[in-house]
Amino acid sequence: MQVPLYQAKAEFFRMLGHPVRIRVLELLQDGPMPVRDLLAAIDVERSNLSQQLAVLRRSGIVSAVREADTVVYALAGPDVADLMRAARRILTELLAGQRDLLEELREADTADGGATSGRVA
Amino acid sequence: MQVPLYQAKAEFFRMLGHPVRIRVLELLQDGPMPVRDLLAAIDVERSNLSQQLAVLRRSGIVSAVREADTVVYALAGPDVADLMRAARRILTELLAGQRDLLEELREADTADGGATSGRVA
DNA sequence: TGCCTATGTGAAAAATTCTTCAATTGATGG
DNA sequence: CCATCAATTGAAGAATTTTTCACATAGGCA
Repeated sequence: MQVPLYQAKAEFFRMLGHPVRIRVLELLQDGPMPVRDLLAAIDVERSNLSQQLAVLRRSGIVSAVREADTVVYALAGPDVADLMRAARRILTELLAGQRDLLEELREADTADGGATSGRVA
Repeated sequence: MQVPLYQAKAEFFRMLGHPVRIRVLELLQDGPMPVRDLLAAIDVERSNLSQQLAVLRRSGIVSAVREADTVVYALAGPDVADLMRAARRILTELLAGQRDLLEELREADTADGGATSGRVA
């Protein structure tokens, strides 16, 4: 095997790159939760949720345990919250940046303001 | 517009989910770098690198400035390092987990050890 | 101007990921 | 054993992303 580290990282981020999977991880930050509740909270087809849960399970970021007639999911480690926080910080910056850019564009009805960081050529 | 936050997050992570893009971000953590150097460091076709740089630029996580006849890229914000660190922490856990599991499987030639967290049904 | 190097772009083909549906497994109660 | 509820699986088609190639653009220099 021996996957280069940067590829493992890429796979890891790709595993996070889906709205439903993000929501699941966020919900699980408040503690373990049965599929039933995830399903109620997320607005996704049952079967689709299962598929996304399978992706999370395969990566090992969550674990699943059967309890009587339901299956309960939980985060496999505590560090996920850190990651989400770091991501939120950057994302906030990026979105703020976009907002600024948008305003510049709006103001730039007259006189032609240059690009801030976007396209290069 | 008004994209739900969890979708913005998913898009953000997806933007990170490519080996070349990861390497670029890692390289840029040591400071700005011209395309030429990225190209020398990464083992990717010139044109493919351009495409991946375009993805990063569009998201706003890097900026590009023309200097004489080369284009120099830089991280747009300082927080990227945090994110990478958080990701590395989790990833380390996950990979360690896989190694453990692998060992269990290897040992389990005799007597059938139960699943640790993997498949559920 | 015309050529050269460095980089970017558009578009088609190839590869991957998502969604959806039917069928399946597991546990529980009759 | 059968019916039922909860959840998962496999597979096909739809949608998205990656890769690649030919061509475009920018700057520097003869």
